[in-house]
Amino acid sequence: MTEPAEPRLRVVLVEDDARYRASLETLLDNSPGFALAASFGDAERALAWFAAAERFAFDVVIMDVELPGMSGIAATGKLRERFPDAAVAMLTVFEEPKTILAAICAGASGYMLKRTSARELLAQLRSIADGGSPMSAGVARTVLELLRRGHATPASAPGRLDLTEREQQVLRGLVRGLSYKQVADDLAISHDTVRTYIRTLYKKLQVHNVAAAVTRAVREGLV
Amino acid sequence: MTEPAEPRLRVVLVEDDARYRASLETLLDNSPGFALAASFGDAERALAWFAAAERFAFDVVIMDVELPGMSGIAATGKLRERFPDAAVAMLTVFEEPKTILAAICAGASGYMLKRTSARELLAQLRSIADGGSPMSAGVARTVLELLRRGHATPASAPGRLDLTEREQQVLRGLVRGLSYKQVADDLAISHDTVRTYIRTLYKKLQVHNVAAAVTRAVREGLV
DNA sequence: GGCGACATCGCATCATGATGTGAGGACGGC
DNA sequence: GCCGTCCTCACATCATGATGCGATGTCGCC
Repeated sequence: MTEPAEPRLRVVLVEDDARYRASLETLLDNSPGFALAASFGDAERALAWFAAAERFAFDVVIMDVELPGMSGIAATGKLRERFPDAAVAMLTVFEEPKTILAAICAGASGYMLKRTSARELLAQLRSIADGGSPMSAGVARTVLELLRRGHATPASAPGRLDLTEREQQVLRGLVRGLSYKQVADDLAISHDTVRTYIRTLYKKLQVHNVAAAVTRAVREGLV
Repeated sequence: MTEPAEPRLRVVLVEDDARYRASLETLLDNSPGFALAASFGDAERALAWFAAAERFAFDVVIMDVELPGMSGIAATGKLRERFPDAAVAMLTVFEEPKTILAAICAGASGYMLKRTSARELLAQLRSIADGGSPMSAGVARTVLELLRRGHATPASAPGRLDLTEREQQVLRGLVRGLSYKQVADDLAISHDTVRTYIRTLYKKLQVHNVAAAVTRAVREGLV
């Protein structure tokens, strides 16, 4: 009944080391669930491609930090001017706080190390595409350290509301800006079922439209 | 009873939900490589134990955020006054930015969600004890967002998009969950004018519906 | 004295969302 | 076996949103 619409993750690769790039290309080509959308050895050509591309042409970008000419960090900034919600995974051998911070501020969603195993790397790509932000343990620690230094604010706790697994998935879809239909396709369920979830969602969140639901979801980290 | 070498990770548990605590105790007791050092239902008794404890008596602390009386966050702060290098894993159902930030500032090394699987949880405990900082995908995302906002972007700035005064007002209305009509009334302008603003807003934000617009607005603090 | 950016309004059209009502199957607890 | 919750789907209807095309008036500006 349902057409075999492959939910393959289309990856754009920007990496100057030819050998490393080739190995990543091979990995992506041979990993079920992944597809190489494009591959570049420098930021300039990659940006040219992005300038002409549609948002639907790729799901996630692997960006090397150390590139000849324009750096991967600068390129990420440029890329996100055009596609503000693009998922970018920085790939590097360095773990320096300054570099990490710059990458994050430029809009990187994940910060992966080149020594990461292939299996782990694919998992992290998935995670990034799903809105997560995978980081290696060391990077995570650095990030927390930076955050601690920069901020200093106390907090409070609210009341809880438990959303069903499905409800959460639907909410996540809305937060991503999907329409009912897209959410339905995404979860492989009926259009009407999505409506049903949204109804109960609205009751639980005490709202009457997507906007308010999304606001609560994002502000309170419900998803 | 007393073995010569002890490679087991000794865990102190602070969790008020008796059932959940019991299940964690069971998990730790039955997982090779882990050992329950102590277990408490509230922060006060836990702190009393820590006050009398030696640093080598435990390796990592699992701290629930929502505790009766003193919160897990406050307790973490106290604990780290005595043991500044103690590894604390916050455990919670919430992913609110404020809570996360407070926990991190209090000295938490990891931020785990209660819905995490047992297997994953043990891996994260190991990671924390090893100096890592495991975070769930959603938490990681929030952390990066906080970091971006706090550290006034150095090198490459994330493409500044300047919204008009009116556009911002309209966006704020949407974030509040108002309908076009309500926004119009609120700003004392015509329904059609609101539409016009939203059109340009969508172009600037590169989205095609309220949900996505609101997500960007809230996440990036545009309003 | 036209040019560009902003704020304002109107109309039209098609797509999507909001809500009501109803209902069947799966599963776990009592 | 019955009850409650969750997941699933359908049909109906009205309200609202998404987008395209245009238009007027005010500023500040070179």
